[in-house]
Amino acid sequence: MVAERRPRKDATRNRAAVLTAADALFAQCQSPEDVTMADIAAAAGVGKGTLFRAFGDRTGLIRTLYEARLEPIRNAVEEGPPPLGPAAPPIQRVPALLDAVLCFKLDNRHLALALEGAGSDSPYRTEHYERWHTLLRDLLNLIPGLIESDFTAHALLAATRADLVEYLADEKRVPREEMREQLANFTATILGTSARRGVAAED
Amino acid sequence: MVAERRPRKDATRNRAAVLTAADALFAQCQSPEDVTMADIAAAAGVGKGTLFRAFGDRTGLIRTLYEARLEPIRNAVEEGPPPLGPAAPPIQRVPALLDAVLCFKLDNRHLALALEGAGSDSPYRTEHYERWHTLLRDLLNLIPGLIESDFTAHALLAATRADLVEYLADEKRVPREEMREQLANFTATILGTSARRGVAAED
DNA sequence: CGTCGAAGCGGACCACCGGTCCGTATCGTA
DNA sequence: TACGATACGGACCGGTGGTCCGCTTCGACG
Repeated sequence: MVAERRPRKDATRNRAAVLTAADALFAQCQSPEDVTMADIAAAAGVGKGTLFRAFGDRTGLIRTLYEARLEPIRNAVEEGPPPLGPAAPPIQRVPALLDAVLCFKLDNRHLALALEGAGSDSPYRTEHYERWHTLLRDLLNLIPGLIESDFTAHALLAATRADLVEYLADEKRVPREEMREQLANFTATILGTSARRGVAAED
Repeated sequence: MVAERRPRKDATRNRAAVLTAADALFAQCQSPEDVTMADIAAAAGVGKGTLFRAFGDRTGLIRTLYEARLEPIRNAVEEGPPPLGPAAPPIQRVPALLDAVLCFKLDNRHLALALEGAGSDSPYRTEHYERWHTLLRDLLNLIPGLIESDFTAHALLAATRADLVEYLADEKRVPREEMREQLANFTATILGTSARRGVAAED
């Protein structure tokens, strides 16, 4: 009945400090695992208790960070201009969407890695995966000639898994643009817009 | 110079006991994380030290188990009859291979999950992933009209990731046969052997 | 079969991590 | 200024992977 009580000033300040510190730490370290909660608390200049009260647990913190970073893209997808936005025809929007996801994972490897490899929780049982998947599936459904959009959507998203992206970028030294093009071609093949075989696909 | 000294009898016996016990425990429990090393040692009737001397660390144990289970399939692929074996034409062998991988992951969810989600170590920097990937890539290269076999091979394998498979099977209740067919159709689309669009693809 | 060095054993022990708890400090309001 | 509610922080806890070392067992050799 009563309105939500506004949080205290120091609480919000600390919350922001923690997010900033955590972001920096994750960006610096190789493996997300060697950033401990204590490290983050120390870097933010707060106690560990504060950390857990603000975000619940480790996963909560990481997810908050992740979704903050994701928000611009989410906006661009939900209400931005084509080819990402809703006005774009599916045949263009699907590749644009996957490209956006890929770029996001490239730019935020550490976070994505931390979230997807967060031990116990499957990356699939998260709200934002559900969102991406549903959107993608619905778009695929609008493209004539495609079947099993549900599984296809999963498979396409699987091609942008954070650890795969990290492996290709860091270990195999695949340049960013090359990777984007490979994913684009892969997507095109599935959508039937591929130029392979040298026949059809034009005019 | 000297030949490798053969391990003592009790050592090999214990090693086997540990593998058996670990296999059983992983099969029983939901999440691989709630099988601890101490649990395994206790179930096998040995001390924890034995466990670590035999396998190095947790990942080593799991990998040993995993590869033991994988061996039949590996054999079938390397020297078995078509469509899995080397005699099969690539256009048939690729789908057969992916189907085999999928079935393996379905049958050994717990192990695959334990290995792929083994925290620090990327599932991509393992020897057996390299094997699967190389084989698949080379096969794709033999199929005319396909480009970027390297990335495509990664993407196809990503569609059989253990956590995705587990999610679809356990959470979404997708029946085994349905999943196999979905993957088969997905593969067919990429290989250009798909029947979608109702045109071509026959005769 | 008895001896004896070495390989193997086991479980107490360690470092460390995520997460909790509660006495204390701070905020915001009257 | 006074005071209740809110938030703070770091000592503390349970539990995990991994180590260590005194003791046991193996098996080769005489």
